Amino acid sequence: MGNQNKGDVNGLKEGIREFMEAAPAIYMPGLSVDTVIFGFHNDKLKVFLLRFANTPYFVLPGGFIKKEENLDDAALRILQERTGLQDIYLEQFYTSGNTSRSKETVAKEELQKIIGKAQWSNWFDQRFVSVCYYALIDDTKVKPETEIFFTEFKWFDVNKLPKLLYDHDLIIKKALSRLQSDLDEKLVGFNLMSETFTMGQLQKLYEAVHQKKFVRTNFQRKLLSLNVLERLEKQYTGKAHKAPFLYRFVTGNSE
Amino acid sequence: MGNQNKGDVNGLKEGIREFMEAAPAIYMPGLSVDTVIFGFHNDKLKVFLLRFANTPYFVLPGGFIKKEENLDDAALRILQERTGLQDIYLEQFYTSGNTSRSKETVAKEELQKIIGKAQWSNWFDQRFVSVCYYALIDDTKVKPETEIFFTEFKWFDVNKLPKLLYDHDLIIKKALSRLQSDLDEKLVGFNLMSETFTMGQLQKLYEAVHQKKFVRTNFQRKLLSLNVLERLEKQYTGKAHKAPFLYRFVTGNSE
DNA sequence: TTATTATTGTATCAAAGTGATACAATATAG
DNA sequence: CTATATTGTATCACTTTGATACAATAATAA
Repeated sequence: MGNQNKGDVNGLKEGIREFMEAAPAIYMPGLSVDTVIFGFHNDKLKVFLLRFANTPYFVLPGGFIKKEENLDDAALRILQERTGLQDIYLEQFYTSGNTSRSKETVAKEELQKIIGKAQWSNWFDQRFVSVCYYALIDDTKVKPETEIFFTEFKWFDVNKLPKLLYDHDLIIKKALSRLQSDLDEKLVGFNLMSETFTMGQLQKLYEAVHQKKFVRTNFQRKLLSLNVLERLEKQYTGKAHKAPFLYRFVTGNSE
Repeated sequence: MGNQNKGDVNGLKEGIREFMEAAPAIYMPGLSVDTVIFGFHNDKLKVFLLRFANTPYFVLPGGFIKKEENLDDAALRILQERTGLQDIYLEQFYTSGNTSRSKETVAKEELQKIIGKAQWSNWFDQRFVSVCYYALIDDTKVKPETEIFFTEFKWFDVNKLPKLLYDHDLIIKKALSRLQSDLDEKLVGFNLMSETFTMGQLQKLYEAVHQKKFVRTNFQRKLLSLNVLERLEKQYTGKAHKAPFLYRFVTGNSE
């Protein structure tokens, strides 16, 4: 909340100027990637967001697409830069290209404040079309990294989001909606959990994604009937009740 | 199939040169829109394609995005230019951005043949990312238009497609897959039919989209149970059997 | 006028899927 | 050894779905 000290601002300013000079040669003009990174902790579905400079606004992690880089590769690269993870489940779900979104003033004014209006280049001023991906990560393994424009990162409950810049709130809504379908149709939920889990934990995940409760016994029956869960040993937690089985998701369905 | 006469080639050449000179000022660099236009005739699901110059290859109707134009508006504009229709059901479903697709040689060589290698500009040589939409049209109302690069248009059965350039075959596959989901979840099929229709015609549409047969009586039960069909008068076709009812799709669901 | 034919609309039955509830099994605490 | 909390399975009613039967009917042919 407090102001940054002079040194930080100058460092940021220098970094941005450097980036802007190099960008047109390296990146596709007017094209970016935004990623909605989902995680699951404390029985809640979370989204990973970055605070934009000194504002109270947050944005999705994103980046630019290199001139000879596949879209999927760009998304993966940006994610790896942020999370340090290698294998990430990624799904392209939407491309956002309304001109109004580029007219967002808060971000521009803040950037201009940092680097000075005179230095303002065409790069950030141009209209951007953003290809959006969602990512599912087992966030017990993630080590987030900050980047030049955004110095704070934070996980937010998917239905307690902060103020967001551009149309990033809409993008998150669309991402969630797509995740809900994919959870049932492609069983992608396992990417949000650790290798083994109990039926109770799995149910909490489904409830967090679908934003509604399921009847425990019916949920168990349904998921077991899919024949994608391998039952492992029991998990003894020390609690005074029956110990639940652990499960693992099996891919190569042995039919 | 035959060669074009000298006059045509020169006209094309002039048109292309004109376009290439104007394009960088008007359009987003490296960004295009491709549209998969679905129609339904003779009980078959059809896709609208354009023959590329003098080659045996076809491509999806597409175009470029203006510098201050919304993505959806660009898609709609391109569709209206091609079909002459005003109200078109449009759905964005994928953005194609592998670098390999831009390395397609057939199209480039053919273009160079027409306009001359020396005249080759950066515009067509740059890498393109394409935002893909599918469109559903009642093709009894469509009056297709040719355009500068593509002089022949044709409807193709969705599973008897010709050779396609770039990754347009993949894009059509993805479009079909998305249409299949949307047909059930969003009931978009009515955009492919005329205002009124019989249950039999509707079933043919569903069979064409899902590429499988349905049991007539169960199909009827299912669609009537959705409460989105208004039963109108009977349709007397002059055939020696019971006349089927006509139906209309009702939007404002009176609950 | 009446039987015939092709097709449409509805009913029915069995099988599968789903929501709600009951109950037995069991790991630890006292 | 009993109490407690939670887990795993079974069961019942209800809905949905697949398959089949059958009555209704518009035109044709006898």
